[in-house]
Amino acid sequence: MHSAAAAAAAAAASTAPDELVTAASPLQRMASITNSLMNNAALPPLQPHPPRPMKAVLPPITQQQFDQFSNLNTEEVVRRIKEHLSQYSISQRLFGESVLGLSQGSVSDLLARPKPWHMLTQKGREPFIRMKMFLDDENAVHKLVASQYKIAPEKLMRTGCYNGGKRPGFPKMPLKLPDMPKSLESPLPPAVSLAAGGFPGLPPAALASRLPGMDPLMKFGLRMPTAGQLPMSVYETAAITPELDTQYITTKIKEVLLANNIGQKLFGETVLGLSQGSVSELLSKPKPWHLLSIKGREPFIRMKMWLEDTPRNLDKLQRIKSDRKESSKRRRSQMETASESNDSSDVYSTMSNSPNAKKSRVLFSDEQKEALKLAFAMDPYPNMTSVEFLCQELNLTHRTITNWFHNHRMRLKQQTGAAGEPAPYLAAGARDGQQLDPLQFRLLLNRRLQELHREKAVAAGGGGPLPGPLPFAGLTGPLPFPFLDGRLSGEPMSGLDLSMKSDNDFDNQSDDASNMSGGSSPPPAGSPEGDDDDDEGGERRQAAPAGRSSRRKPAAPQWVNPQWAAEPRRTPQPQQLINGVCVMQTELEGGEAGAEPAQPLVRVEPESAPEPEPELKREPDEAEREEDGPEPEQEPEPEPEPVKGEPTDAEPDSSEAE
DNA sequence: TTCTAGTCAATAAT
DNA sequence: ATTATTGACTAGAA
Repeated sequence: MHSAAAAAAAAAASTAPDELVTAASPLQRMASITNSLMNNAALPPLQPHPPRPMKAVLPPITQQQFDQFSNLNTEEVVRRIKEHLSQYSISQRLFGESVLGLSQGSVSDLLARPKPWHMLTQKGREPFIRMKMFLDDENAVHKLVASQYKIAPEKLMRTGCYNGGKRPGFPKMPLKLPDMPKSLESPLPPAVSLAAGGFPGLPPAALASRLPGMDPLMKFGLRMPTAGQLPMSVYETAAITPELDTQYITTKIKEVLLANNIGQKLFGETVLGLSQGSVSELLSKPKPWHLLSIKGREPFIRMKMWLEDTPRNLDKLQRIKSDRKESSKRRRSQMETASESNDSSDVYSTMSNSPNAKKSRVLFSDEQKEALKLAFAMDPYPNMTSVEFLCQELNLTHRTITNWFHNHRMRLKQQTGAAGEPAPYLAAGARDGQQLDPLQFRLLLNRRLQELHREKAVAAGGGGPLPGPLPFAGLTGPLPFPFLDGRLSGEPMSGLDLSMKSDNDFDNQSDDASNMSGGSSPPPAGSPEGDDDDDEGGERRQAAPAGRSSRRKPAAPQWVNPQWAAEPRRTPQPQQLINGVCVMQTELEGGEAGAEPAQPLVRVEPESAPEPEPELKREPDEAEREEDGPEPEQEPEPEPEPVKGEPTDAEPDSSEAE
């Protein structure tokens, strides 16, 4: 493993003297980080006393230092600090506590709204001076990064080994992908170090030499060594990876997995350190690179790296797969005979008597889902009052309601490719962010449920039987909606006969029975479809007041470069030049047309020393991929899913009814 | 505290 | 047996 790492270190040493820290390119910083990490690792293992006591003990800013910085451009300092933090995935908390002696909240505020120097008191200037010193000290970042791992080993564990939340050890062979620099952590890092090393011509030979098997160190099954140093790799790589075509990567991965009969579970656990479900989502709905946070990019980087040496990696997987199969088989047969052998797993079972009951997941009824979607449409960010109301109406806990809203917002955004604002899920005109009006809510919900039932009826009677005598057990009875009493607006819906729909449109509005937006529009920035429906004009009348106040705070996106959100898309160049390293990204799009496109290759440039900031450089945002395929809807409006005449309901109902 | 992102892990659906 | 969904949790940030 020295090969790569050593090379990197050497390279760093030779070409990255020290001097202009500020001007150091990411590559150089990378190299030096590697370097420092290596050194650290070589030294005595983590001591209980990290060289950094910090915490509240940071008051030493000497008068001299104050004098030294008689005038700082706070904005500039903050900008650079933010760059550093995001680049190396350093949390505000860590930075605040170890560098500034401030809490996360303070750091957030400081970074978000730095006051101009002249408006700061002596005390107020301290943090900025510390930041400035931090920026001026090249090693500071490195130390921080290194300490981050030492301080939070579980972080490494997390990516390092897949160990479900609970029981650590488990019979199901725990595979862990140590995330230390396995010699061939391949493509990315090496390329970088080479470039930095100033071996422009360093040919493929070097690269090739690494590939040849060997990565003896990274064997699965070893438990996190206490000295799990060299935490770099994926994180650092993530920090400097300019851009990856997530769509392409996932497509390729799916192809390979399918062709080789590898399941998501196996792949996820051994290669990505993720569960099957997560892998599924990742592969079927990859988010575009620019919308991913550093953390979120990790799996893609791992996949990319995995693809670099597909054959060998596949081999490894196959091996693991067969191993598993064998062991499970063995275990089974063994169990049959010797009932109680238990060797390892027993410890847990005995020591935990109650934890047995695995909590079952809450399942919402269709009605509840409808209600939630409606409420969401009326107000994606319900306040406490609204949530309380929903709790009552749906007989769900506050926690559950808020969770649902959180999840729904995120998932909706993800699927609409939403670039920015979470607001306009609804046709703007109508009911909007206002407080959720109970009456209106009930009215609309009632209407919605009726439609649903009608649809269901149709579906059920699809064959020949008429929907007439449908067992619409739904409303009134079993439904958890005690309200629905027709009143308000004189809706005659008490009887809920399926036919009433025809005349009940006193307000007009076409009931969208099934409208879905056929063409999705490019999501960027704007509100996606606007098909929404009904009630537009009608509802309005009721709560038409002019006061449109409370607009919730959507909270800023947390991806690496939020500025991109509003960025105009740039032309995608087939090849990018990053710090001298030319990365051919190959096309994208197209997807998997039989012969896969050329493999992305990396070649080293003669080093042109460009700027360190790729800045806005994004590909064409292939977001246009025709979605709609599998399941287009999800909007509160279009209701496609309920199509299966499922006799569910099974309303527990119990005792609500107030 | 609440929001965003990323996941987990129980269930559903294939 | 796999893959897709989705309620709940957990970090980090604001």
